[in-house]
Amino acid sequence: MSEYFLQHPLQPMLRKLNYWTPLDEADKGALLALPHSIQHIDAHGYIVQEGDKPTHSCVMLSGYSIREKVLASGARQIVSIHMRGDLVDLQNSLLRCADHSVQTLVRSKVAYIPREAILAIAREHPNVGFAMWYDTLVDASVFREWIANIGRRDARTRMAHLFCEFAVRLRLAGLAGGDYELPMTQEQLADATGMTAVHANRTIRSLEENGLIRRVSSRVIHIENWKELASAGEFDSAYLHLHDDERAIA
Amino acid sequence: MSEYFLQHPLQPMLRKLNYWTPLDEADKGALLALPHSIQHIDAHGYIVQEGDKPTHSCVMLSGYSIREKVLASGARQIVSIHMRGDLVDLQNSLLRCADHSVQTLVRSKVAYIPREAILAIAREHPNVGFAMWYDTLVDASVFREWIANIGRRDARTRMAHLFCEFAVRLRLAGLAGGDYELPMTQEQLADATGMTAVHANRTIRSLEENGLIRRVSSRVIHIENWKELASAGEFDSAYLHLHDDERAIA
DNA sequence: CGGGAGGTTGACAATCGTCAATCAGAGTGG
DNA sequence: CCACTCTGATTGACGATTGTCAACCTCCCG
Repeated sequence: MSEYFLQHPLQPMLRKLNYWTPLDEADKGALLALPHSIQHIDAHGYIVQEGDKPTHSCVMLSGYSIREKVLASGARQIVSIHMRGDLVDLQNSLLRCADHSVQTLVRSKVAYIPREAILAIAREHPNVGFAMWYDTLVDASVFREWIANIGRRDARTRMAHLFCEFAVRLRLAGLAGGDYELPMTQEQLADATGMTAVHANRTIRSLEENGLIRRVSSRVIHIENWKELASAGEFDSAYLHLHDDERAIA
Repeated sequence: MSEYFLQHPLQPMLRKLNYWTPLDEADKGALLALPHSIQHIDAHGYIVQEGDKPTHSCVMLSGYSIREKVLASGARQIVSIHMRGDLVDLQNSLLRCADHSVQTLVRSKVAYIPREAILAIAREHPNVGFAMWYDTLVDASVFREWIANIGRRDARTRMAHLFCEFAVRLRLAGLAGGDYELPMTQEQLADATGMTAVHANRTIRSLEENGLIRRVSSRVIHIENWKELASAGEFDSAYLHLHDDERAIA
């Protein structure tokens, strides 16, 4: 049974929801029995576009994606980054009209689940419903931290903070040890931190020259000195609402 | 019966939840029967403080409050503004550990509802549970807009956008026509838009000198030219997820 | 080998922050 | 009624961070 669970495509989502709030066997069975269609999406493909009226929610099974808003001026702001197990589109599908786009960073595998199936499982399995609600509450907490990050920290601190958040979340998803893949261009990092690509470049180099990080290759970052990086980024993982044992690592 | 509803202190919350998703009579009855204690809090009082482990959720009955984060550097960032009917603290109470503070702007009346009662009504009345979930989804949407606002718009646009959001939300809550009270100091407006108080002052004057707004008194704003203000603020109310008929007004 | 995307760099400009002084208005006590 | 005080608003001079523009470089890939 547990082997079956491990291999089930929706297992990463189950793992995450069960992390937020304990689910019983019936809850887990219902989750894995959710109707879904698995699809591969190329790099830079849209999972949802602003203005869409999506009929399905989407779970990341592999790869990475970002949520972004494009302003009237044409400027782009990335509002969050997502990885395996993330429910990347409860937001848009439940609110009916997408207020932002979700785009893959690399070729990714995703599962689409009908909106009605989400609503039904939330109704019939209150634990699952609460876990999903909890997930959106944590999402909101991360958004708040980003508001503070962008609004009140300078470029260097912002960038260090982003690197820290990504490292902790990757580790939590079981995706990284010391080095980690961060498949974003400097322009995308700039869009996530509210600065220009040129300034992002200077900021990242500054972190590297000070020995906080090392760029192993164009898209792989190694954290040389976690303590200093966390300090430079004023990073406190409280806003991720992890359990106490994982907080110790961060 | 309807008179009773109108006078019930939790009526503003019911109104808002019923706006998000239709509730039946049993749902409404259960909502108004929620155990709660009503309290008056002085201006600048804390409803919750970062780090608290609140046992109650809080609904605004009158007055205004803000959610804020204080960074390691001591800088403050306001992440949202709240008014009558807003569920200002589902976030903190359900996540157990407060990742931000909630502070009143003026003397306010609030209702505290035990966390367990919230969980119970969500479980027993799925419609109510979904409406509250929906409310946090909309909260998250507003956070996303703020990230984009602060990250990618200049000071003048940011401030105009904030004034627009506030005007629309006040009207929706039935609290304002043309003029409206905005009981925030320029320092607080600066903390909400990620700038300094001095720059906020210059930005607001610029909006006033261009005839977009007029300051009737120190805390009352009159929108002289909604169309120009909305345009200056790149304001599109889609992210508030209002019904189509209210969107027309905005 | 050519083309293209993304990274790097420098010079310069604009926005925004800092500091410090002054002003206006509300509340308070004599 | 009048100082007195405090908070918040206003203003100017100056400096720092960040943006803009434009060039060039360096991979990677077909």
